[in-house]
Amino acid sequence: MELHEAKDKFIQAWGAFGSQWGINRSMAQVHALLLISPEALSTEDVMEQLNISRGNANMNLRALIDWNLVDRILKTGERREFFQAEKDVWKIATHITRERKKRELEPMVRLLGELKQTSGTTHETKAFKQMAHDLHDLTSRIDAVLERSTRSDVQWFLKAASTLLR
Amino acid sequence: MELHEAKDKFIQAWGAFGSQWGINRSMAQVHALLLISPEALSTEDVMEQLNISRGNANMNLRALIDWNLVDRILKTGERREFFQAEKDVWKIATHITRERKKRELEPMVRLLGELKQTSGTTHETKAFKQMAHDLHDLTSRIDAVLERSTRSDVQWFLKAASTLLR
DNA sequence: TTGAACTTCCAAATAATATTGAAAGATTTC
DNA sequence: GAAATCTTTCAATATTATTTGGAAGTTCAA
Repeated sequence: MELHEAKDKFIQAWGAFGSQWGINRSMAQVHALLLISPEALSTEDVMEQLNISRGNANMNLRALIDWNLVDRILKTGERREFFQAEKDVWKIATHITRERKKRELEPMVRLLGELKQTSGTTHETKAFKQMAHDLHDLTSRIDAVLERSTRSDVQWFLKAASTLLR
Repeated sequence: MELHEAKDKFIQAWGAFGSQWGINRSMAQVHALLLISPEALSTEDVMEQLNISRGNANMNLRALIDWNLVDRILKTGERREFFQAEKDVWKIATHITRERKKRELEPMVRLLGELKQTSGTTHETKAFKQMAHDLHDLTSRIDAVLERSTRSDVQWFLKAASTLLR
């Protein structure tokens, strides 16, 4: 496969993949583009290569910086800002995991913790409390596992273990 | 908190949570409703309780059955079908994981496997191939971990280990 | 075979989300 | 300090996803 075609496929696929996971298509595409660019790109570069507007490019670049997936680069003698993606896939996975854990999982755990204390003793209430309890238990465990496995001081271990278990 | 309020909060939250994860709001809400219903519900029940149309209720019930999260129940002497959610949260998590793995992760692994063989030796091509390779490696590993941890014959072990590690 | 009771399908309507582009805001240079 | 260059904002617009509701399909009992 030729580079041009492969690049395009990758960007499209990453965009589609992202939108299945609640990340908007453009944000995922900008990320894909930066992931495979050996050099940092300017806003203009991103606009051109993906055919998107300035506003869109800007908004998504900022969002990626917010997620710690992209760094702003200042080149000496250049007025413009450049953008470069984190290239270490373990770090990428860690950052995405931690961000989503914080934004989505933690609030859910908190809510379930409250809900499992609902008052009442009817058949219906009991079923509800049981489910809230079980889900709270499950989500807390998942939260704990993710917390441990994304702590930077255990990354080296996971990487190693994963290789050994191959 | 009263049951009515708690139920409502749960359904809304599960719906919002779902839509952040690429599952449409109604499907997640129907699932939430069934999760906390001690008895199996009919299509009419779902329509009424969630204020959604027949078509919508039907479509999402079918989708949930497809995902193995809901079972069709036939009551003797009743013409209608009833629907009941799987209540074991470990099974729920397993079914969701396997389904998404199959639908989303596996195709991505396959694509990356192809892309990492792109031809060329330029600076740009090398960066591309490197990233495709690394991502392929990462996603395959994740796939392997999920495959093992959702095999029904190791569920008992995970459940036990998770309790010990609490 | 008919009709009642359901389920499913699908085109049109609606709602939610993402994108554009022009204008305003910053920052740097001369 | 004002022109040039770049970034950010946001209301309008476009796109995409979801939902509706009526029509067609299915199943079953009599």
